[in-house]
Amino acid sequence: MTRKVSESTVRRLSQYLRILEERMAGNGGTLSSGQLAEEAGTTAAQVRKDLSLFGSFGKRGMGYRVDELTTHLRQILGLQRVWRVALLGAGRIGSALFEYAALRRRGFDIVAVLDQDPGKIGAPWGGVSVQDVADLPRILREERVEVAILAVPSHAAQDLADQVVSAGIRGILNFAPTQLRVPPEVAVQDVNVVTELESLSFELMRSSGNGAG
Amino acid sequence: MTRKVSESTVRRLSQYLRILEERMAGNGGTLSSGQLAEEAGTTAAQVRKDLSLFGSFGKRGMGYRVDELTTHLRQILGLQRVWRVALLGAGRIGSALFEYAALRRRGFDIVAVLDQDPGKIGAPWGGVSVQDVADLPRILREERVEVAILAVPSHAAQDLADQVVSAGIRGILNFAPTQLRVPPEVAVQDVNVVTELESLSFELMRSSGNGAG
DNA sequence: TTAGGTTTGTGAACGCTTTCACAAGCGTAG
DNA sequence: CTACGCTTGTGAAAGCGTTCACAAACCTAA
Repeated sequence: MTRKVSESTVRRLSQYLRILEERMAGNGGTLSSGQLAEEAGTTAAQVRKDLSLFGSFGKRGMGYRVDELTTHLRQILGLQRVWRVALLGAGRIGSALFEYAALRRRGFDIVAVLDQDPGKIGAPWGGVSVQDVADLPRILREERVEVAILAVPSHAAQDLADQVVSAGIRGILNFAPTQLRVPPEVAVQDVNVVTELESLSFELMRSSGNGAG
Repeated sequence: MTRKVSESTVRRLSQYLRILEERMAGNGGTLSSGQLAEEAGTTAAQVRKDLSLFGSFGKRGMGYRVDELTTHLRQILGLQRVWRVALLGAGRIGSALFEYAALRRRGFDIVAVLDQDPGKIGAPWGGVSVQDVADLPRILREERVEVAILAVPSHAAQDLADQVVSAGIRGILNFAPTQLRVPPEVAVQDVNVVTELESLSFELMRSSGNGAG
């Protein structure tokens, strides 16, 4: 095994799954690659190619059964289990993420919240309370954390990344605008709102001629 | 003109700019493509290729002057002006974004905050107060808004997108987990935390063998 | 002024991703 | 059972983005 699957394919699979889950409410039913593509903003061929990397899930002439494909995609993406997540940083972003019900619904369970601010430590957050980041190694171990979300200021991000890597965590979702240095076996996904806005800015300059001056 | 510039190139340019601005504090100085690549997590050839799409900004044997390249990148990305931004949705994500000082510092000025909840309308947010989303067309016009940030629930996102497009906005930063339908001249950037986590999940399954069962 | 060391800018090669195009397969209707 | 319409799965082709490799250019030192 160990096929080569591109990052963009994985992102599309996540979209397909979201679309299928919206359909699930209604009934089983089926969906063709064309319909799925339409909703996901891609092409039918792309949908079929993406899925074909993992198996044959459709029926010719009929399309894909919503319930079946949902199960397969969950399996492929590793979502048939619950991931134990630690949230590092109890600021505004951390708060927004903690309250974001879709995470838990999708199988990402925030089992610990850590911060450095004595004013925040001990504060009750939902079922858990904010703990001291100084106890990070112990907490990650005891809570059997598998994924860390870094929602801390830039200057603290690399140090914390080193710590969570030392603690054996192999997946990091990074909100700090910094290129983290991690060993190759650790997966990092960055979320950078400034970069997104700057991409928009670039596009807008392009289309509306450049109004520099 | 109108060269073909890939999305990934634009994202890297944004990274280069961030790195350069961190260096700016110190002095002018210079940076080679190798050093820039090292910090941005890419290759020297990639850096040079990215920049070469827009001109020749370096000196052979010397590298790039930090101050000069900073100016060029700002110009290229359309950041020598202030973008007037409306924030749609005064929930937790909206709040986190509003408080995120880096946005204004980078030239994205949130000039209006809109929500649908009567309990929030009128609340003072920094210099502005939350306004009724029912007045969206008037507000976008009067505030000369150019970019909209959608930080609202999924089910409201498409309707609001239609409204901002009708109001002439050509750039949308979308936090709702939904594929927005917009005319081709409108640029959309999506931020989807669930997709990022699912990509991590996929990676983790890959490396640590699949523990399905 | 010249030699040497360094780094850019860029065509060409390479590899990956997307699109194309069609045979194979499935269900339905008669 | 047969004919028909539709949709998948997939090699092949096309299109893009990244990497390679090197001539051209620049600074420094002597």
